[in-house]
Amino acid sequence: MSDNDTTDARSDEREGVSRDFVRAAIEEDIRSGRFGGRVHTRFPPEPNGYLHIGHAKAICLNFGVAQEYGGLCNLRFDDTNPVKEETEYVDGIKNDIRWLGFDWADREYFASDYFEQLYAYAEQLITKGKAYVCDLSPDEVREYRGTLTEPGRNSPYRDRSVEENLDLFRRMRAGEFADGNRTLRAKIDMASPNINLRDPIMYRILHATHHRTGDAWCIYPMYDFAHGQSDSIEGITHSLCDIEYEQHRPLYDWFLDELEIYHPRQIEFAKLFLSYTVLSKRRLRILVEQGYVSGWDDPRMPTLAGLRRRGYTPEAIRAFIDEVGVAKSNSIVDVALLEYHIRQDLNQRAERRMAVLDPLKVIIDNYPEGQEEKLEAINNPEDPDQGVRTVPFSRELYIERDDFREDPPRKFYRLAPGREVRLRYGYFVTCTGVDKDPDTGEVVALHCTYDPATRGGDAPDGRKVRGTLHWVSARHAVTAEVRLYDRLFSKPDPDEAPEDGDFTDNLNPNSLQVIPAALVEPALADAKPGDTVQFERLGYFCVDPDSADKLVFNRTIALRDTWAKIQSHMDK
RNA sequence: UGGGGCGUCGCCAAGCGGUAAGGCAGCGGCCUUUGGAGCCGCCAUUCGGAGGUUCGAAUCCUUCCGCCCCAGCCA
Repeated sequence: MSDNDTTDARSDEREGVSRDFVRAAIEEDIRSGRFGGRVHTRFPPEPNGYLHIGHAKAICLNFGVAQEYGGLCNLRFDDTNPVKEETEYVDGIKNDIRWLGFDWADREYFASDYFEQLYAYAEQLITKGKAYVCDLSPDEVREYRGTLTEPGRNSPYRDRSVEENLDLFRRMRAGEFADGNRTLRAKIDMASPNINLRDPIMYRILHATHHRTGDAWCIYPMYDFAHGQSDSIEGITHSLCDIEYEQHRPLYDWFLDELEIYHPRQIEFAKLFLSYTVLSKRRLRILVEQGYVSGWDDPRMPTLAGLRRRGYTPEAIRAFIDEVGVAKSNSIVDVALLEYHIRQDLNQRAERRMAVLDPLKVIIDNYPEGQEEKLEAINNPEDPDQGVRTVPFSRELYIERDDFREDPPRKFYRLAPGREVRLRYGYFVTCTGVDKDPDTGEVVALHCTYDPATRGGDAPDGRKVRGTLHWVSARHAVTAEVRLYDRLFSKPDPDEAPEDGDFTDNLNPNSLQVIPAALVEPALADAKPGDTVQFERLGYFCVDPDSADKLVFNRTIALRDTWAKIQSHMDK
């Protein structure tokens, strides 16, 4: 990746000051030579679902830190639970990480690659008298564990001999026992105030087919017994994880110490939450499976696949993550910050086009019938290198219905009877008449006159107009479907649900609005899926993969709308 | 009323004993052929509360309050 600009800029700004406590800790370790000055991280997703914006934080942190300190970052799939994991997800995850802009080269690993080694570690602990096979049922294990306020009791199987434990564990592996009948447990302390240390389960029996190891195993290591050792095997220096694992760290350290193997450092940071959305896999799955959205890549989803389809760029997401920072406090970041960054990015790169979502016909009465001309329009005022294009103009046009008011309110400076406005890159036009449906009274068309001297949009006499409208030539316009998206939930915290309801009660009923026949300028006729443009005065839109016989645009994000703000102030 | 973590502006977040960075949001103004963008200005006498130590505290001590996490053979 090439854009470490922001990072560099910051460290230049305040020399010697780390960006966050994680980097500060790593820098300290580099200084002290703790890991021989190495930095080696890993991003360890479980392949049981799609990555979302919350994962982007962990990805950017792990890969980012490695880049910044000249280290490496592994991609490791934490696939120790065969009943939840699928190959479909590992492909999706790899695709998303690459899209975000990170590269793990050939450093792609699976915890399942270590099953044999992990098994050997387990026997080692048994031999050392630090692990035992327990025959308690799941219910009994829970009962013996005690509660948050009461200590647990020792399992009656805790003092089996090493020989018996070894024999039983080997038979567990051999498949002699049914699921749930026995477990291998670490012998630590059933009275520990830290429940994770009350003889945690290391292995459980699971007669299930693993997406990679197939039926080779019927016992599988638990997260706590697999993660630290996997880090150790890979030579990881800094194992960065969620704050919830802070209370697992004593266990992480215990296994590594008892095994007397290379010992990485676990550092915990707070994960990211975003307002107006949910990020737990459980809830996202409900949205998908119960049809609230069209799939994991529905443009309203906070998944990387959804954001990508929505038109978010990796650069915007990285800039957002970068700005959110890394700390230890629970935080719900305002989506407005994400929205700010995508606007910021797209404003620089997206070419401008004109499109009318809710067309109102305009007839230029003094413009010769049958005449047409090509007007020059700038592709991107922010970037002259993007050049110009040509937009056809003719006697009949369409403008946005919103841009006309028969009885304009204060501060409305768009079109109204008798008023003159500019058609962007076109002419000044003045509204001279309104055609209405005799029955409904609805405005069906506007009559205007144009000033030929204002071609291109400037008046030689220097007169000014307040409003500039986007438009499209009726005869030349291309029809397209446009999908307008809004926040998926109507509450900043969707989990704040009514008494007897859940987060789905907070779904925003207007999160998707489909406009079947919007009109776009002809330059858009051969736009391809993934192309992003700004529809002038409306927002940023990208071409959806659904585009086949007709164009389909997704609105990534609307432009900031000062007029809407003015209106809401006037309503008060 | 077991343990762990966290509390600095509406939302994030710097700060690490020397007298509250920055971004987003918001509010004014300038500019403008996008009511976009850009530019300028404003926006915490105060750091969850209360005591204490100190010449000096968001930073140290005491105490209280609030929020989050842990009782999966999930990760």
